[in-house]
This record gives sequence, C-alpha cells and structure tokens, in this order.
Amino acid sequence: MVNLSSWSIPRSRREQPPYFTKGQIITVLEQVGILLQLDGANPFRVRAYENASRSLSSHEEDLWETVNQGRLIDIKGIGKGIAGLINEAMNIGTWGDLGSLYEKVPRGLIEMLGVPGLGPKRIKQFYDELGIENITDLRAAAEDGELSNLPRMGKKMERRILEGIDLLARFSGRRRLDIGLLYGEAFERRIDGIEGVQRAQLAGSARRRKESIGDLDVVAAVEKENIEKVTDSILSIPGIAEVKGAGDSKISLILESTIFEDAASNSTIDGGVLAALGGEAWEELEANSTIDAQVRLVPPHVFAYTMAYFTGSKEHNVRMRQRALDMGLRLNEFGLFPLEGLGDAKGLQAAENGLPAFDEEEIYEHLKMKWVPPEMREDMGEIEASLSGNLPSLIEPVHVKGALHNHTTASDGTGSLSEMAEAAIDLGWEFLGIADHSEVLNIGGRSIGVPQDKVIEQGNEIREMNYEWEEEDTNFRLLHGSECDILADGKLDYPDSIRREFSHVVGSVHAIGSWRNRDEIENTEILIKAIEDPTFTILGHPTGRIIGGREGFPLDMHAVLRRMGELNSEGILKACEINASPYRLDLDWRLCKFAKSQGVPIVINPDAHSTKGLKDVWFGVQMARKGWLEEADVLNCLPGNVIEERMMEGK
DNA sequence: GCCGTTTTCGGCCCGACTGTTTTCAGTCG
Repeated sequence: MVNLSSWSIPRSRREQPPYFTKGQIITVLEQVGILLQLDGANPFRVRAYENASRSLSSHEEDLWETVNQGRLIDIKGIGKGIAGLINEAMNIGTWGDLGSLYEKVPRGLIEMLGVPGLGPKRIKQFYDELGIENITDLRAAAEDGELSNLPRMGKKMERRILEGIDLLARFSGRRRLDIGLLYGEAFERRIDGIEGVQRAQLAGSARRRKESIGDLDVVAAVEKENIEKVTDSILSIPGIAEVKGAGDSKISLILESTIFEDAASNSTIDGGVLAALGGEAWEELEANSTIDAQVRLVPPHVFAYTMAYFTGSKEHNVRMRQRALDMGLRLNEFGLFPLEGLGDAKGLQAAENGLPAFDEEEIYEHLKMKWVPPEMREDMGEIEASLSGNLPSLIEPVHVKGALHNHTTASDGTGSLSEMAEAAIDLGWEFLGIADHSEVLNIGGRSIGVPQDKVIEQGNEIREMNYEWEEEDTNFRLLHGSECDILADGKLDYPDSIRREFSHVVGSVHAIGSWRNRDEIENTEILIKAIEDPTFTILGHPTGRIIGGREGFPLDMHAVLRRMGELNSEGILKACEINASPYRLDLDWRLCKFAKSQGVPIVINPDAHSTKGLKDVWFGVQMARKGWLEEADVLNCLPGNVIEERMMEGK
C-alpha cells in the first residue's frame, strides 16, 4: 500500500549539488507516473515515467557522475525530457513544473487506487463529477447511491466498490514470501488432486520468489469438457473465504487459513518449502490471514504458454513479446503464432495454428533463446543473457555447507551452543558460525547483548567442542564470531582486543531510529567507516528493512558495495550478508549482481534464533538466485576446513 | 515521454472478466 506521508515533492536538505539522491529521483518519477494517471494523461506518457523510474533503479553507476558526464540519455527509457528534469533536480534542486502536478492531485485519490476494481479513470470521473477526494467521500457517495447515476455506472458497480473499500481495510498489503508460498503450495496441491485436472502448477510472483506476494496464480490444464466439473470442485475446496469472480477460464477468490486443515496429515503436501518453514509462520497463519488467488483453466496443449505468461514478470513478458514480434511472431498466454495469415483469429482459436510447446524450454527455443529460470524473469538483463547464451548457473540450496550469523541462549536465541551445532550437523552442514549480539544491545529496556566476560567464556567453550569433533573425526566445527553493533557514529561495539579474537565480526545496525533521521549521504559515509575497521568481516542486514513492516534507513548501497569491492581487491575480506530471514531478505536481491560485479563475496545467513531458524537459509538461496548468484559467489558454500581461513583474509 | 538498420512521426503487449451496454470502457494481471 502506498505511504501517503511521502507523497510530496522532495525538498533538498543539502547546501550544494547534488541536491537529490538517485533514490529520491526514482521515487519522484514513479509518483509522477501515478499522478499523471489520476490526472488523465496520455497512458504512454505515464508509462514513460514508469519505465524511466524502473530503468534508473537498475542503473548501477553513480547517478551524479552520469549526469556530469552528460550520459543520462544513454540510459534506455530516459530521453530529452526526463534527462532535463533529472539534471535540474540534481544541479539546481528544483523539479520543473512537477510541483503543480503534485498540488493538483488530491492525496486521497492515490489511496483510492488501492480499492479493488477502481482504477485511475473512474477515480478521475468521481473526482471531476462528484468532487470525491478520498475514501471517506467515496463510501458516502456509494451509500447515497450517487455513483450509480454516472455514465456506465450502475448499482452493481456501486456495491462492488463498497465491498472493495471493506476489502482494502481488512486485507490490504502483500504477504511475505514464506506465507505466500505456504498458501500457494497448499492451493496448488488441492487443485492438482481434483479429477479432470491433468497438471496444476503455481505461477506468478510466488514462482519467481519475490520477497512479497500480492496474490497467487495457479495454472491448471483441463480438457474443455471437464471445465464445469473442475470449476465446481475448485469452488468447494475448503478455505475459500470469498469468490470474487468465476468464468470459463479464470476463477478469482480469497483464501483463508482453513485451507491448511488436515494438511499436516496430508502426505501430498511436502517439498522444500514446507520443510523450510519454522514455527513462526504457522503461528501467524492462525491469526486470520488471507490471500488473493487466481486459477487459470486452460487446455493441456497450451499449458506451457500459460505458465510462462502468468509466471511473468510483466516486464519480462513485454520483452518476450517484443522478441517474438521481431521474429514475425505473436506471443500470448495461448501460444506463439506467425503474424502472417493470423487474420482475425483471437485467443484459443488462434492457438490451433500455433507452434507446439510441451514445456517452457521449447517456448524459449522457438525464440532462439535459452530457458530462463523463473527467479530471473524480472527484465534485469536476463533476456540479453539468454540470447547470448550467458545465463549464470544459479546456486542451489544443496550447495550451502554452513552459515555464519546465528544466535544462542547467550543472547536472544532459544538454542544452546550444542543444540544449534547438532541441528546444523543434522542439516549436513560442515560448520556453523555463532554470532550473538554484542553487549550494547538492549531491546525494550531488556539487555540482550553478551557481556565481555561471557563472550570470552563462549570462545573457550567453542574451542573445547571443536577439539572434541576433531578427535572423533567429525567433519564439523563452530566458528566463534559476534554480531557487533555498529553504533550511531560508525564505531563498533566491544573493545578492539575482544573483537580481534573473533573468527568473524558481523557488523549490524540495530538502533535504526537515529539512522533514519539522517540523510543518505551521511549514513553512507558512516557505514563505510564502520566497514573499514580492520576487525569488520561481514555486513549484516545492510538496510534494516522489515518486509511488510518498515523501510530500511536511507543508504547508497551502490557506494557501500563499491567501497567493499575496493577493499576486497586489496586482499581484505569484506563480505555482504543476505539475511535469509523471510522477514528481512536484506541485502535486496536487486543488488546481488552489482555486489558480484564489484567483487564483494556474499554470505547467506539465516540469522537463526532457534534450531528451526537455520532452515531459513532456503529463502536466502532463493534471493541469491534472483540476484544471479552462483555457488562460487557465496562464501558459505565453501567447505568447513577452509572457511575459517577465508574469514581471516587480510587480517 | 520515448524510440527508430523499414521510421524524426506514429507507434507504444495482449486478452479475460465485469458491468454496462446493444458494442464497449475500465480494470486487472
């Protein structure tokens, strides 16, 4: 959901250029796209702003440098107009006449976009004709029957809007990946088990492993004569809170947690996903959560095309269509057809003359491309890589041989040293890094961190345990590290003498408040200073974001990763964590490829606070895959007998 | 507003569903 408080044109807090950061510019372009829609602008102009914003966020260079070199218009999607705007914003600190656009569109209209079934056109119509400026006005007008007097509006629309407002209040927002997958896998299995369904598979952002899921897409292969029967069966699946619509080829509904009833005893529900989930997810499910879902029913021979289409992303699909057009073909959810002689044939009828494809590999083959793993389908360069045959060979969960950031009862974990070690051995790991909180940390007035004498004791205990494993020829060791707080001034917690004894120091920011009150440039400088400390090894959850909870603090992560890359090139190990907790998934996957390009090694850390928490590594691997990483890019794929040495590089 | 080895003008991805209509506009993905 959009955050209304941030919907004003930013004013610079700086004395000299650059007056705005790349992040601010990306946000403004994105917001302008939305404001223009509500203002009834040409939809292609709207898209131009959306595209510019998107393409800027995947622009890896320093934007200020690009501006100064006059190379803005070299960025695809940025032409003369938007380049001029960015120039002005960074050099002069003003935004052209965008201020008037921001003034013109009432904030409440943006909020109204969140109402299901309401789009920019109707919102503008309500505003122009009835003066409706926000959801409160909208509800009143609908209840008074004013909406149904407008052209192309009726009683049904009015009722739908009222329901939409309720829906928005109850179920707004996206679900974390772990919750989304839990629902998605359960729903997929239920549908797959229905008589008349030949195949059923989860598509959409869940299949692409986005860090949050808006709604679920399941594609089911069903022969035409069975559609009615299968539709009835789907609508009788337990756990459907509401049916939003049902046609011949598409069913929209809202799922609730009762879909999991008797799931525990259902042996068909299993797989890596459920195994990867700890207790926390289950607890949350019981608290009345819901998720939107769509089922697409298609004839078996077009299943692969429909899967590819509904896996997305939208941006990937646009590029794929364009690729098809370049080859004189049309691509849609039913197939791939030569444009020539296509005539007026539409939809499924046209599919009769399409190129056959049993699976997605064949679709990509028809387009002279290599199959792209779903996680990578974000139009972040995978089309080009696929065309040139340079797709990476992505990391897999089995490559992981340990993890370096985990907690015990010494700080706020629930497992003892030996319990955590045992759980790691059970996972087939060769090492486990302990990194309890440093002494300064207290949350809600309760001290969580490990005092100095205790952390020294912990080190002795670990040495003894390691000695025993070595004696009995067990290929496993504990690494004694620490999750050291990065203080507001960039200093690390604990005295130097203590920190030097650790095998690795995970430096993390926890006092998010003070970092959120500073600007991007200041935070970036201070964080880099912390990283440069000789004892610093791994940057823990870099931005402090909580998915569905709070944004991270402002930070130029590109600049941080560039500096870390420099230090690595000098032989000093500075690694960046992908915090694998589904609540964090931070480093963001969008930055993994850049980290790699700068020579910054990645560590996938579960940040486990319990034995179960170790399994969260699975989610981190999914993010690494989205970020194009291979086994060799991830430090905790190294064998146990070399990891400790690697941690000490440059010290 | 962006883009271009057919193009500096005229395109810009494509189809289903819904509710409103009697041929289509708006929304969604």
